[in-house]
Amino acid sequence: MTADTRWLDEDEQRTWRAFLTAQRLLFDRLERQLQRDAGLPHAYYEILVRLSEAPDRTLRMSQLADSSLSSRSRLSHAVARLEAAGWVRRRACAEDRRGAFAELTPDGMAKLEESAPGHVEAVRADLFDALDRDQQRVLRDISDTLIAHLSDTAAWPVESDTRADAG
Amino acid sequence: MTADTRWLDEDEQRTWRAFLTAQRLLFDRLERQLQRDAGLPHAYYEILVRLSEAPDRTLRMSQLADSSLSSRSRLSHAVARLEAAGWVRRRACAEDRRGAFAELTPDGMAKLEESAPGHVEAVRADLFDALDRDQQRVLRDISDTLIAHLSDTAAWPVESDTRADAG
DNA sequence: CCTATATAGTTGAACTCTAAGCTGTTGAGA
DNA sequence: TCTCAACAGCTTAGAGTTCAACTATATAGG
Repeated sequence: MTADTRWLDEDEQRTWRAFLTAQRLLFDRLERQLQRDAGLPHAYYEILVRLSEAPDRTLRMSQLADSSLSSRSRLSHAVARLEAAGWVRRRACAEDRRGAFAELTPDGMAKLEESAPGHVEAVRADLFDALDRDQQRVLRDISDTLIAHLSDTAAWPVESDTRADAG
Repeated sequence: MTADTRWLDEDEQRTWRAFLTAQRLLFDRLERQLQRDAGLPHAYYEILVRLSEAPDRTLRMSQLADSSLSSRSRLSHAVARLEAAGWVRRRACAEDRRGAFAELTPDGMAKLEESAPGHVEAVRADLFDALDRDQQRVLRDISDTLIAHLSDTAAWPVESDTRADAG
């Protein structure tokens, strides 16, 4: 593959590096805010959020993994820790005995309600306060475009797509 | 603090979640591409890139940390591994004996040249191929805005900034 | 000169993440 | 019914990151 690399031109290079830098500065910051104020990584916070929005504050592990963009493995570890903290409880699944439910406990809900204001404030201060309405609109547009693109596209080049010509 | 939380409205909420999702899909993917094809985390790849662009392919550890958006600690660990692999070499600093230089070795340069095409192709396929010229332009604009904003703003609320009014 | 403080970089422990493999369950087809 | 692939979730091992503490050197003030 990659007989001829489609290198980035000057302009694309700058765009890419700017995006990379902005993204890192922003998410490092939010990560640290949550870790400092709530003692939680953002991935764990998001698990609590998704559970809080689910019917009965309960989701199957797989659904929770999908909705929080976690791998199965990562979710297992995460829920183990959240369960030890008393914020989430695992329940057996009657219909499918392989399965398991994760349920947000009242303590978990309290934890979330206590952590949310600081986090939301950080998102607003670090992201929204910097962007005007137009920029926000396009950011959403770009994000939606990317989500569609990345959901459609296989994560890595499919073997059978290896052609002789550079197409 | 946060007497009154400035919650996100419906629209902002959607924008934020879309951005979060897009960003995660994209960077998880690039991370995996590099790990799979080059056996390197993106952070390590970036260290090689920065060194490759420096005069004499050499930088002080601190400069390298700053330019690659790494913490000092992370960089120490990273360079230790890169050095063990033979891709980077540490050199003493004569002017400031606390300091150290990191230098990209020929092997390191070769490693980078071997890894770059696949990575660049992934960036193009996953990001640029999805966005039209206008979106690319605004993405750069937004990124630059964010970088300026986040560089100006203290990472966390300064104590002395706690005022009685919501000002 | 001497002390205090700041800076450069490293280290170790605790934690998170990923990848691979494992257990047990389900469901389709022979 | 039996078999076997697919699936749900967990576990293990190894690697990366962070935080706090530490070493060593540099610099400023008295």
